[in-house]
Amino acid sequence: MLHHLILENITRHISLDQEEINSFVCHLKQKKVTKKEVILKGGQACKYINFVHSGILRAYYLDKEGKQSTIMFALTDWWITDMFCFINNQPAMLTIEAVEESIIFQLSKDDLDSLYIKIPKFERFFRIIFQNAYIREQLRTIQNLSLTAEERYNIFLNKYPQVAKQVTQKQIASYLGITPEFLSTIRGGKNKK
Amino acid sequence: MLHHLILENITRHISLDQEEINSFVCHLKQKKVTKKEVILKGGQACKYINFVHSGILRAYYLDKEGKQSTIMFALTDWWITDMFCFINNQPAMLTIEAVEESIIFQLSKDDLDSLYIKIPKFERFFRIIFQNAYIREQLRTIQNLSLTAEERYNIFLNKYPQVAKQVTQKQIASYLGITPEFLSTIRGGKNKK
DNA sequence: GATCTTTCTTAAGCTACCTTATTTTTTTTA
DNA sequence: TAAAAAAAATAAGGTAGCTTAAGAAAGATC
Repeated sequence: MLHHLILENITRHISLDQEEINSFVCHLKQKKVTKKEVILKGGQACKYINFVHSGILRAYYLDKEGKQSTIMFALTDWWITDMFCFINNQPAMLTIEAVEESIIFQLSKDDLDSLYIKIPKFERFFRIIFQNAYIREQLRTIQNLSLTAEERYNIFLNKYPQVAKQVTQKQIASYLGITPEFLSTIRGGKNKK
Repeated sequence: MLHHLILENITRHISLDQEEINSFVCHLKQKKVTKKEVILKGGQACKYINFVHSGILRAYYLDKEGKQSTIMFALTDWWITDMFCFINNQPAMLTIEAVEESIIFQLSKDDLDSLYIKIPKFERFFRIIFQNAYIREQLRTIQNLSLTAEERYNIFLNKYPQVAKQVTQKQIASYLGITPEFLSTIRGGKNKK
């Protein structure tokens, strides 16, 4: 049973008895994905919210010119989906793929909706999850507006050292909103002075 | 009684009986603020989450060089606070001020926490509020990463026509992450060709 | 209703970051 | 383990957006 991690993630915020655990767990779809496997493709229906049990996933937006903008990385213990499209049953704007071989648990929109009704404590749980996600995203906005690329890169390295080790610089650059060439220049220290 | 708007805002997502309404309303502090009045100053304790009954507020980050970055505008029917500092009882990073004379309702952290316990439906309500806030903020991140200033300006005009009418261009520029001079250039159409 | 302050515009010179291209290094795959 | 593919580094030239500054317009204040 691989459920211990996701249950620990949840019981960090709410407590569940055995029966509630069972009725939650039975909705989970476990999935093993290989490196570079795409679990959601832009344009498709976004049916699931995903919990990363192990490995690392990446969500990105692909524009008309083919440029990728990385919206988030999710490693062990994180939740990830195209939230707008998941909630509103719209075709996905984002693509989500595995950076490394990963194990995830998927929960469908319908199952989540019925979970909210059957076990209202999940409202609290996801209220906290969304609250944190909002705060993180807002902080990122502040940094995007007020800092240089080099400052944002250094903050990224400090905040997500594990991610920095596991993903390519091209992917980090697309998270920071700069080209890989310019990130390389920053790393070389050549843009100082 | 000015509570009809805030109650309507809430009952759009959850239903409340009269007793619940009463026990919610009694926690609200009504406040009238004048144009340019600051309701939260960077560094201070952020005690309240604010509902805008009328008027328009603006939250911004002020960096060491004195540059403002506007995080959000909140007009009638919106909720606004420095969420990170409100939730974590930290000194505020943001400053919130009234753009125009406004009437707001304030709810303290302690009152909100007890409300979650007393009326768990509020977990659902704020789960939805945060969910929407997160989605909005993430969409903004995508746009910040992938679009030019001019494209972001046009989207802003379409998305928030009312805000565009009520705030200065300097404030819009600081929301878009550009200088007022450059926004003026964009508006003049001089940067095309 | 005149003065003071702030906002907006315009313009010239500048810089952070982009584009394109080439080479080197690392990773993937047969 | 060799070949192919992808990532990273380096460099030259280009552009979106910044800085500084000065004048015009609009708002605030007495």
